[in-house]
Amino acid sequence: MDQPSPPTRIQRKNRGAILEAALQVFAARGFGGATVDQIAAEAGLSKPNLLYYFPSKEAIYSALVERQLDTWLDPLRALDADGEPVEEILDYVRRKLEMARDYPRESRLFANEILQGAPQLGDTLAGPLKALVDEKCAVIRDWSDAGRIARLDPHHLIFSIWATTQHYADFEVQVQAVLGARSKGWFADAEAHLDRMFRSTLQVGE
Amino acid sequence: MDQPSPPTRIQRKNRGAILEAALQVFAARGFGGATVDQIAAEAGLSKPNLLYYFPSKEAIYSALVERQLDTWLDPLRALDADGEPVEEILDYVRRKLEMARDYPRESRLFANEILQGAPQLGDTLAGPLKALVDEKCAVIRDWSDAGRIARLDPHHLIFSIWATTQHYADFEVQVQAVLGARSKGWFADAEAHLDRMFRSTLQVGE
DNA sequence: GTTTGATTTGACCAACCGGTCAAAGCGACG
DNA sequence: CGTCGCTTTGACCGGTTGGTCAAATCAAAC
Repeated sequence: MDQPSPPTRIQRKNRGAILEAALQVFAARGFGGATVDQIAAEAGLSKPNLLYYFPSKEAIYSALVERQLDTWLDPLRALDADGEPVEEILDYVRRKLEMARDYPRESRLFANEILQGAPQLGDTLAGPLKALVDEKCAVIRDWSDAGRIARLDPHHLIFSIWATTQHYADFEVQVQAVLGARSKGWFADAEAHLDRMFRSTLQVGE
Repeated sequence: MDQPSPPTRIQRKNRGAILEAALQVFAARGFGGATVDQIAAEAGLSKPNLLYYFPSKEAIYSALVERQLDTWLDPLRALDADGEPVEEILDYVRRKLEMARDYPRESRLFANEILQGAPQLGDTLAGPLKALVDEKCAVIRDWSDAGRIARLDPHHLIFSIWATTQHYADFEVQVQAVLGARSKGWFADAEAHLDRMFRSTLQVGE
């Protein structure tokens, strides 16, 4: 019917630049603390020009958050019920930690959104997110029941994985402040620590 | 010399009400997203009246953050080098989890501050906070060297404890969304899970 | 090179922001 | 009662905010 006409080259470029700039600003200042002018400046556009591509500040934020949700969930989707239980979960930990290292702004954007009560993707949390988590929790429970990993609460295990990995992105300044000079190499140490911790947690007891 | 005269009863009451209201608003919206009017309304005061007790929005925020820093660090201070290693650390986990349950707004206030790069207490992180953490890490390392707990990286162990416990306060809406109906009793399950996880992590191997 | 639609901009707006101030209200104490 | 200092407030200020709009510019197709 009303195909809204395909985006031109310039449209794609500018929309991309705006989302990139908005990610930078929103992640650093939060929604309330960010201004349209800052985003426009970061994107190299004038404010009215930016508002030619997105109808409002909230629309930019919304598009950004929605777009990143899949990326955020991909590592969990990759958890394979047919794989080797311990390695599957440890791989998940590693992928999440890599995301914290490689995409800290995306992680902080999410952290900000959730911290403020998830005004944008509140429904998405209780819907698709919960569905995916429950599905993977069932897999973990099966592994647990089969005696292939220790008996534990799958939901809280996933919470622990989310928390420990994202911590390095969301609270990066604290991590750097505490580790001091040798903060450059935190990733390898964190990876080793989390691998040990979750491995011993998953190990079937006695 | 210039004793600034003791605060009256009304001063104490209103300053307290303002800090309480500011905690509510700052924790929910962040510094940038909060407005003085919101805080004043929450405290039951007019805006000029509020600014009669605090010189600026930043001063309120500053007072609030500084005041809560000690509370935040108390559980770590209580870690006793002369106690039984595993139980000392698990007690620490439990105290932090209780704080997440009983003082979620304080936790979110901190999370917001750190997320945005710790503009207020950046120096405090690299100073007193790092000093305390390093001190306790030395204790943990000694326990480790003595073979009383497993060999692990003390700093990253503490990061994991912070992350997993505060997660329940900072990302409460996500936890509730994922757990769904039975989210009321998350505390007991979380406590059991974290106890199991950190216990097996600390256990001396083979 | 002209036309046509997509793009960009300067000027502008109402609402809101943090903060000020003079004046009014209030309560304790003589 | 009166008064004196603490408390409260309405009116107001300059600056910034998100957003609009008409006009100017640009680019591509003819």
